[in-house]
Amino acid sequence: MQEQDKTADRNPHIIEDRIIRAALSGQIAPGERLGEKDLSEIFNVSRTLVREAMMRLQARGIVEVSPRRGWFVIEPSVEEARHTIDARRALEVGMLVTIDDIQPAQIRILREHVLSEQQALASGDRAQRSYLLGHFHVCLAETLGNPVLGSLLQDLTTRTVLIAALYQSTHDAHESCCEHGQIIDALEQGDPTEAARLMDVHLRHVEKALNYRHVSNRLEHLKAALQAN
Amino acid sequence: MQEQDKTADRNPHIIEDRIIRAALSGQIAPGERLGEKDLSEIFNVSRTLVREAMMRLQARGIVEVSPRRGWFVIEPSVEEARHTIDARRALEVGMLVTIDDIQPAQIRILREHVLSEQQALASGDRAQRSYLLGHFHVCLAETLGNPVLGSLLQDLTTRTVLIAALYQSTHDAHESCCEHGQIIDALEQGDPTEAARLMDVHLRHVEKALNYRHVSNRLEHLKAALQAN
DNA sequence: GCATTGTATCTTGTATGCAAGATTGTATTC
DNA sequence: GAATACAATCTTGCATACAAGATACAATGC
Repeated sequence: MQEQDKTADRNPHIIEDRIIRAALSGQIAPGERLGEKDLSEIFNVSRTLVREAMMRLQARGIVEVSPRRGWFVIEPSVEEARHTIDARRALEVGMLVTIDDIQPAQIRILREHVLSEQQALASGDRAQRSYLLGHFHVCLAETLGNPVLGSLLQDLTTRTVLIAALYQSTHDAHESCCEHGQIIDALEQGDPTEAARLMDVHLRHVEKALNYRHVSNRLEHLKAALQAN
Repeated sequence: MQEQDKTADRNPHIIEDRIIRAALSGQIAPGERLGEKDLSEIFNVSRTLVREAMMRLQARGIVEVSPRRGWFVIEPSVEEARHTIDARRALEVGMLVTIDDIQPAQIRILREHVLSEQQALASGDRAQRSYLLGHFHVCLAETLGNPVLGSLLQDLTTRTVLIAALYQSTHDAHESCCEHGQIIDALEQGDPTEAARLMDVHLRHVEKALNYRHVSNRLEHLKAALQAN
């Protein structure tokens, strides 16, 4: 982790960026504790900078604080998970239906992104796979020319990845990747309405997995297990 | 400002909340400087807490920092303004088209909100008027049952109020209030598609009322003036 | 008068110290 | 042995001290 020191210097947002990327990559689990002291040692800075990064991540809905106990990566309840996915649906569907035109250059960028997704799928790099499948939505917003939407979607996508009940199998990942391709197809054919419909379906597939609630929250899991017996 | 001490105690988010509310009320102008020392005296806390609040507001896109110069309320460029309003349109239109049903109790809450807006209009309380007209959109999202959307809209709406102040919006408050009522009418009649269309129109009115030529940013204004000559 | 240099001051950037709640483990008491 | 009390430890909460860049202004030199 010493290689960080060079790049970390002089970038006050490096801590958040790393945490977001790790979460998107599935390398940080929901409910995971992020101790100020641990992070300050990892990034070789004082607790002050760690704390400031945590404040920003808190405002972005990625971490929560339990007073005098510690910082924890969010562990959305099923209800919160639905709200997050619903918000994404509203945002992404709204984004697609309000497109007026799209350039071939934009299509190319999106195609390349899906190509990377396919490569990650083929190579078996699960972290890269998880990251790219989530990042597609950010890429879409930014390619369509709206960084505000991109930034909102980065946070919502990260929160979606952190929904514990949504374990993504390799099969699901393939399906997601295909659906990304179909959305681009619709955009290329100048049919944003169809693209929006496909996005709606895509997100419903994600949400559907919530119905088979398996509770990975340790406390909830224990409670459920004990109530069952 | 001493009355704050009682309510401020034990609420770590009071600083941000007050700043957001002041911005929504039009009492804080875009570009306004928010000095850490000033705020720490106003809220009677150390700079640490002020800074932490600033970090959260920064992540929410309400303030920016100029290194070793100070914190400033955002002054969105024309392009950023467009992106913000476009993001709102996507979010709010998407939110309305994905409604499946709405209860009379929800309609009642929204009607009461518009009633408050009308009272503020009649009373001539400009701060309250500005606040309520912006807060309607947050209220709508929350009434529809999605606090995630509500929170996103609070930030986007705050930014929109700042944009309107920056570009000397000529938007008529009465008209806004009427349009809010019409959106509720459509919802009450079980026609979310029409509600979404009205929301689209509403936000287009907001954007249309902006005078993108009027740049109240001092530097930009100067630059534009000198280039023109 | 004008430019420049230096200096005082103001601002944020960062680290550190201490307070205080939360947790864990141990000893004590019955 | 079980429950309770207590102490050691770990964590964040908050304030403060100092560093260092930015700014404004006065002094200086020409």
